[in-house]
Amino acid sequence: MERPALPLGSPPTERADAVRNRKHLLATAREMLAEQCGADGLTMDGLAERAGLGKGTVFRRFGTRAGIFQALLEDDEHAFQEQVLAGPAPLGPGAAPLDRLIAYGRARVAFMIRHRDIARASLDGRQPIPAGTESPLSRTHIRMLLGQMRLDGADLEMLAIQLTAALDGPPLLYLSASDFTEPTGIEERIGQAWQDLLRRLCGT
Amino acid sequence: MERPALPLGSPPTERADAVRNRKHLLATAREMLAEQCGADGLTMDGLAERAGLGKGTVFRRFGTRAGIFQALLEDDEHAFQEQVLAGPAPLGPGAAPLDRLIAYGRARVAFMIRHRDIARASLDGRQPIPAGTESPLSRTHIRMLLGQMRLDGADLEMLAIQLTAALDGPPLLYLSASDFTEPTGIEERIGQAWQDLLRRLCGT
DNA sequence: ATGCTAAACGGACTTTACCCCGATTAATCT
DNA sequence: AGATTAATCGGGGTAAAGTCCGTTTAGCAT
Repeated sequence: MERPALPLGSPPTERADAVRNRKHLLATAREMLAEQCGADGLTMDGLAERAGLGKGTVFRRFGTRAGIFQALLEDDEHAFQEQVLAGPAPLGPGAAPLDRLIAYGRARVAFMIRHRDIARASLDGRQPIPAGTESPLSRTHIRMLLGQMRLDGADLEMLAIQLTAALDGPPLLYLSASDFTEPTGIEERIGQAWQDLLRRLCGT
Repeated sequence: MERPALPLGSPPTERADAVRNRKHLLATAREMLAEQCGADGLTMDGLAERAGLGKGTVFRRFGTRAGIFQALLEDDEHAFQEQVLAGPAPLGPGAAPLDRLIAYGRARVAFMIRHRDIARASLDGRQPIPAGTESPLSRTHIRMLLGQMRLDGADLEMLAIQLTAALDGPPLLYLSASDFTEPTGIEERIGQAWQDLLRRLCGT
């Protein structure tokens, strides 16, 4: 009756086998994705069997099919976030807030494009809570940088959400697969538009 | 071998019974949603049975479960769009582009909040093409208004996509259900943030 | 009207996500 | 170390999504 409710380890302590199994399942899932080239074809039964575990275990760990992809994405996001928090400027600390924000957007777009399949597969219209983790990291970071900029009298919380959506939305929802296969340099184009958007936001 | 490929009627002509059945299915779906208060609990079998049609027909018409919600949303969007195209200013024509854009955003946010359940249920991580119709109307309208504003040297196409995402994203992906049940006036808050965002974009 | 053809219909069939609960095992306390 | 407890594991079971193909029917041409 005295749970810290702090995000150190989800429950007070997570059992060792549980941790081991989760990692093993994620690794197996990556293998299957790499081999079968696509998120379809990754079934819960197939994953369980290949990992040598029971189906119940898979569902206990991830709750839902989309949950697996959310976990995969969260995992990669973690590595990405380290670059942002401790990497070289302008992405990492040391540059002016606006420059960091521009650099962050470009990096995030690249990340989203690279993980487009997983990110899309992590969407699940049945979960009432939107993806739970749908970029709280991104949103928090943007929020922090906005706080360091001189934006008088703006609702920074909401602005951060809107900018997060402006970053993730295009690759995730509004651009079709063909936009990325064509040799259009779509990544650079989104990045440039992001930069323009921010420049205007800050008054040139 | 000479299909216009124009969006007049999806295929050259759609058979009358097909049209009738689609409308009937959509109406039945709305009934079920209203009665059961929620998108869950709307099953393909249930819908087919209640509509007095075969399951194959349902899938032929909508392709997938999410397809039904996409169709419902598109339907409502159509009615909404008429208000935008022919309604009173500032939402309808007659006002300055910026004012119209601000008004449009507020209306769109209200629309998304009102249709939040359906919109979320229309998300499907398995369809490679993102929702096919995920707000081409919205995006097109925003694009048009941007074209009427003096925004020198911006990628208006991409900016329109980003702004569309900034509108739809928050209610759809980034705000949890509790944010809307709490008496926080979230709609007004998003609308205000949208207005601020645009004001800054245009240099006050 | 009548025949032709392509499209729509229907419902049985297969696959897959997700649930449940008895068996098992890791962590803790004495 | 050994017992206790609470969480995890396992895999069979259910229901719903999505597929297939033989049958029916609308639209068109003669």
